[in-house]
Amino acid sequence: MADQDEGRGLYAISVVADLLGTGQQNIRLYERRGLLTPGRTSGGTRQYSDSDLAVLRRIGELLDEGLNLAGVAKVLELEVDNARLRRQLERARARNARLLDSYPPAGQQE
DNA sequence: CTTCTGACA
DNA sequence: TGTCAGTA
Repeated sequence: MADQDEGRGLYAISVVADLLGTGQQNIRLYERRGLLTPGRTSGGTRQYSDSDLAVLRRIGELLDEGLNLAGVAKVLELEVDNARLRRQLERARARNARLLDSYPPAGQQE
């Protein structure tokens, strides 16, 4: 039923800052540096989804490990690419499995 | 809630 | 450079 968990809940920046234990200003800076792109209401208020929250947690981990914002942006980009490649690999494996199950084809004897 | 500016280690 | 406080 769920295509993808792309954020069931939406949070304001004050809630997110509370949840992460950081300042609202930092979260806005991450967005300015291209680390994430939360949704906006028609009035311009940021709306953070659950996936945005997951990204923000990653940012906190990477910063604790000593990376700067530029490094964090690079890692995040590589991680989304990696996830996309993994999904592609899984689809390819499933396709190969179907091919093997239907082998050999009927009436293919000499 | 938003943006911007400045100070700190 | 990233974080935080104050402002409009």
